[in-house]
Amino acid sequence: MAKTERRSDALTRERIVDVAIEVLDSDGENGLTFRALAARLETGHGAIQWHVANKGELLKAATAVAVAKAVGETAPDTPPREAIHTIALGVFDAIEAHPWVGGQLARPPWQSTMLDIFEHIGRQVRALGTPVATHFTSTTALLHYIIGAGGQNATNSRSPEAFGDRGDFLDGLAAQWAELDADRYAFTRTVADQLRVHDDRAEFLAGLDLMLDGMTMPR
Amino acid sequence: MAKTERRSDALTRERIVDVAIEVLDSDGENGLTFRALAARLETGHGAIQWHVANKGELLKAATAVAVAKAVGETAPDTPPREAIHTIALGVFDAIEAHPWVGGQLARPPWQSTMLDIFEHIGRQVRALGTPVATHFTSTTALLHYIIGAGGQNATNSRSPEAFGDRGDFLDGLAAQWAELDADRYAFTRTVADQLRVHDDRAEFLAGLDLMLDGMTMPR
DNA sequence: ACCTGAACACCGTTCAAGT
DNA sequence: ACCTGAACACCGTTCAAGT
Repeated sequence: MAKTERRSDALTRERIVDVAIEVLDSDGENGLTFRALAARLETGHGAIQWHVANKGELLKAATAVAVAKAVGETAPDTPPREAIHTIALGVFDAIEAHPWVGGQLARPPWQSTMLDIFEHIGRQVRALGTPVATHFTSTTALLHYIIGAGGQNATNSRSPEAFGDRGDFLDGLAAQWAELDADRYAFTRTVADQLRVHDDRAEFLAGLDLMLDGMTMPR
Repeated sequence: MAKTERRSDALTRERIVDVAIEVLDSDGENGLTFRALAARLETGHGAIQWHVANKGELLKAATAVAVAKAVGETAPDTPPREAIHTIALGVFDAIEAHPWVGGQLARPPWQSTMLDIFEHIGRQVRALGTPVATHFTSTTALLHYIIGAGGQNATNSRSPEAFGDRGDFLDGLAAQWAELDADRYAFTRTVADQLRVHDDRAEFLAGLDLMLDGMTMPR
């Protein structure tokens, strides 16, 4: 299990991935270069590529580490809807903390990370007691929503426009919406106020509950 | 309105964007380079950048053109759920035809393209007769699902693994699922058969209907 | 106004050479 | 086994120079 290390700061695949996550968080996907990584790790870029073959592999490994915590076990007696909330918020928060994760999870080939999330959500879907024939559809739909909403939320909150005070940003955006063309944006204008006061995590859960309601409503 | 053109193949912003869409469709986002574009348009790459300042602007313009058709008007007497299906499938198909669109729509700043989709969906949400206070949440959730599911579906179907016969691909993947560890993937194994026979567009609409059911169920 | 192409400061990836 | 750094074939972007 333990490998012999000459120096405490020996170059390992694990250390490379950890630093890659730091770089991705601070500088984004384009900021992650083998040369930038080499500078932080005080080595040559070729050394890194001995441990990690290419950039795709590096992104995949970083995603797995960043999301791993989100899909931990939930207590066996947790009601299924509540358990789904926990898993979904775990993924949502992981993407919010590491916005580059959103784009990676969607990208094939499906890593084991994605399969783990699918499995955990699916177990709770089954626990809801819905017909077996609907399980695949329901689990897939939930996963699409969770990854999609999480990714879009994270990119929105990191946009240059959103930088600074959140209240100011939403006030400004809501004001823009309220002044849109009355005919062309007849609907959008009416929800400007709801945009102004909304909470991202609460909206995310409310959308999730719409799906859960649809799955469990009496037929 | 009409600008004087010396040659029929004069370099215009519109022509650049059209060719950019062709390149994006065939070679993906990384295949789109100013030099590749210049070769196709038989000009220098600098000429292109006189019309389009940078790559981001080019991607934004290409996305707007590729999605524009999807958000056309629906007949005024169409039942709202049916109208939402039409809009959603339009976006879904546009992303399937142009997979790079998925990543672009999610990226801020929200282009007018995204606002148009929001407006059209919102009008139908209002037509469903649900409480006004829920309109923003419902429309946002639908949009997150549509963009998210569309993007993930498109990247999945374009993955190297999925290249070739779709039946063979799903058979192979379902076989892998069925052979997963019985404890760790207890749920996933049971839906392998549902994965094998699923239809992407039907699944997409089924997921959408879960949300619509949740929005309209009696409380 | 529109186009050209050299120049610059980067990339990812490969690989002969070292230890 | 692990690391180094030169070399290669690219990028996006800038910009002086042309028409």
